[in-house]
Amino acid sequence: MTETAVRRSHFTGEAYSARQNAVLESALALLVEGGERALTTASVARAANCSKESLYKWFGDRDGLLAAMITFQSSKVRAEPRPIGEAGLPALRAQLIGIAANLLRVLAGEVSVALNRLAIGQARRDAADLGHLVLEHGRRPIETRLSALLDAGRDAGLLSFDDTREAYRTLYGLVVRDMHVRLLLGDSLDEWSPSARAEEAIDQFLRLYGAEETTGPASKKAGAGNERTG
Amino acid sequence: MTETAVRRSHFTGEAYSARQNAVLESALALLVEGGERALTTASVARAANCSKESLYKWFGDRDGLLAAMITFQSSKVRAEPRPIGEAGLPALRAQLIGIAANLLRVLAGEVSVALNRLAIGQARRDAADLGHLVLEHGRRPIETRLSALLDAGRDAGLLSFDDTREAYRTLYGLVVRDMHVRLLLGDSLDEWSPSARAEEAIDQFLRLYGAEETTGPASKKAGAGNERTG
DNA sequence: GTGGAACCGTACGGTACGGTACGTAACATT
DNA sequence: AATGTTACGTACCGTACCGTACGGTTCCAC
Repeated sequence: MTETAVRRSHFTGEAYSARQNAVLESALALLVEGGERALTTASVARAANCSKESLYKWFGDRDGLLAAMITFQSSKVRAEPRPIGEAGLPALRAQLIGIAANLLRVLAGEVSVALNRLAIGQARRDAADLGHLVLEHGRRPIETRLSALLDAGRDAGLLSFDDTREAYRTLYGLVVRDMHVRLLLGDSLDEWSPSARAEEAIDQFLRLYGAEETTGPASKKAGAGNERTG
Repeated sequence: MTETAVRRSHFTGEAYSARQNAVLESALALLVEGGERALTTASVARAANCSKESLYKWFGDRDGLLAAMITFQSSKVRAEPRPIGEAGLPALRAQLIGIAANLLRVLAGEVSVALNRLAIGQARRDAADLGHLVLEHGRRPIETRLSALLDAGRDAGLLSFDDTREAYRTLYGLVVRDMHVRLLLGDSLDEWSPSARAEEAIDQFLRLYGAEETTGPASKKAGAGNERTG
């Protein structure tokens, strides 16, 4: 019963009606506030001022509602037209920093954390429908965008790597580190600057993957991370 | 009611009896197989051939059982006496690679993944008892061990950094990347070599944080990642 | 105005689970 | 042997939730 609901809302990529969007918004707020346990059909109906019957009519199932919440949220985060930057290492660096900071802000967002917790908590050893949905709608867009940028940098002679996917993953690791899992586990990151973190990470990445001639940003010391940015 | 049980089993760090260990082992197997939903008190009692009354007598609560599972698993993973290595960059590199590979193997383990899923799924916006327990028993030991090694490397003039925690986090990011979250979300990492990944990550780390005189392992290209490791 | 469709609010059935109680068997202690 | 302890197995209770059904209301078409 789970598979059908998830698959249906996955393939029918059409957006939902305004009323349904409002219901999904209420459900997201409820999830952020109280976690999965607070996301009962009754509570969603009460919070959204709709009937349970409508919920089942629109989303088919509780799992269908969860899947709809994921796709709905990802559809909100999308957009952001890629500004095809002018060439040059500074421009590339600035674009990478921008995307990295954006990635950090998205990952640290309350709704994103709540949805990732939901998908992870629901995942089993064999099948993890919501997990795959999160990976596909949440991660893949950023990966394609970053990979395209990396390829462009390589084509321009600014970066040097063989496997784009490997380079992307290293970049991701340098930017995100263990922040995501810590957030998911409930660790609070008090005062923390995504843009500063993105800048440091991108500079480290450029030191690793920058073309030999233009070897990253001067000879900045590696351990120059400011204490207040932690 | 949750807090008391968790806190009790958290502070009384003593190990459990052999029978209780067997019960916890059964519970872990059950969790690995079917996720949190399969971890009902009745199913645990049935799988472990014990009574529900004994469960509640030993662990106080269902949450107490969950907390006990985490501490029990971490107590198993511990051990591994640190071999205080001889000095020199190759020795440091080898030790770092060993710890990194061990970290990867632990994180990718079925039980670890299941417990992290459990703690993350249970985490709420405000309080995440199990999450903190996982962070404290699972992550902190590795962090202290790695940090001590990094400090030793700096004292020996092999590494260069100001903030040990920052260096550790960068190392962690280079080693783990997004592997952990992907695993938690249900992505399957088919054929994947922890030791190879650890070696690449440590070499990248040494290129970033190695002292200037001995700048890491030769001038190995950064993009040398093998395709099949993805 | 009238019929119908969509939807809200609530109530209901069925089920599953957490937690407790009770009877009984095995084992240790004296 | 008598007795107390521990723990197993099962039965039981209360509750919470999913999914459905039903009456009432609003809105639109004609």
